[in-house]
Amino acid sequence: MKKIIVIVGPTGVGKTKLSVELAKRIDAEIINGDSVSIYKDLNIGSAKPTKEEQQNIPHHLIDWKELEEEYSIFDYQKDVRKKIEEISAKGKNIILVGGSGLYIKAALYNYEFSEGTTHYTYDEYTNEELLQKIQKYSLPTLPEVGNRKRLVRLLNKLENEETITSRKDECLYPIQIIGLTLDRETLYQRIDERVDQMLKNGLLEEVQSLKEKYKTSKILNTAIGYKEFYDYLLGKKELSTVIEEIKKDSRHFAKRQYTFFNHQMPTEWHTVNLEDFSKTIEEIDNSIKKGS
RNA sequence: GGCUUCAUAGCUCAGUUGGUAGAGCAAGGGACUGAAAAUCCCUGUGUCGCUGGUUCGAUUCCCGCUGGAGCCA
Repeated sequence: MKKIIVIVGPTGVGKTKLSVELAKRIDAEIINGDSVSIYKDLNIGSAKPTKEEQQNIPHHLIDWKELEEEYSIFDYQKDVRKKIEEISAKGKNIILVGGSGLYIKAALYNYEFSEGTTHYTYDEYTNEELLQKIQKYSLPTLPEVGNRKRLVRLLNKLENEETITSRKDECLYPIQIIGLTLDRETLYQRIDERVDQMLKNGLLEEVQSLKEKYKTSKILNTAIGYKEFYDYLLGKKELSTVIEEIKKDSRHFAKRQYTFFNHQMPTEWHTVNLEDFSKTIEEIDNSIKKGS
């Protein structure tokens, strides 16, 4: 099987552009590794590549699900693996690109999820009590006491005897992980500019129409670039505040992305050449050829 | 011009009855197996505006100065 090229990096660094240019060079199809671009209708705020930007390179798992549909990493893992098979069968290369670290890791590594899952919320227990229950299973690592969401999920798994995969990461495919990066200051500046541009491109209008259409969409209340508008639409917040919050949330997100890609995967970092992006592409292309 | 008041971390501000200080936000670091653009954890030395005085000791009290805010002329 051909090596899968994985492109990761913080939000706003230029992964989309790189993936398309690279795809043209190595005759590849692109699989989206971004948890938000999976959804239809989230276009501007998700920074989803437009048809034009896609430049006729086949893009998979983008505009893939309706906003109200329940979709999780479990589904994503299955979908990606199927796409990998399909594209491989055609003899084409695969570029998996995105900023959702866990999605990408679960797709490529030995993460196991069981069909059908329980959502018991354990409302009658405190976090401390949940942790105590979990401790009885003597796992190698435990979530923080304050992290109720993960305590609940873990206990659900344990009590339903779902597979708890050994914590040893094992990659299931031949891969090369390319991380695209910029110095922090420049990245933050670019994030700010991109958010301003999103507003000019009609982000507010996009959010308004989606809110009317999908009153209770989970993703609209969690995705950066969308969730921040909640109070604004209720008339409780200024637009300028919303914009600052989107920028701030994006910065925080970028920081977490670095932590994930630095520690959870063998990422090979390449700094974007701002004067001449073609040099960056050249450098990465060479690295891919050398590595194979 | 007179009076009052404020000046402390990158920002907004607490506080020290005189023994050189701490929250929130920002920022940085970290965790990560079904909401992951989620969720959570860790990290606080800063001429306490400047100058002089009182004091064993001043960011704290006092004089003056500078800058901001308010009131009166």
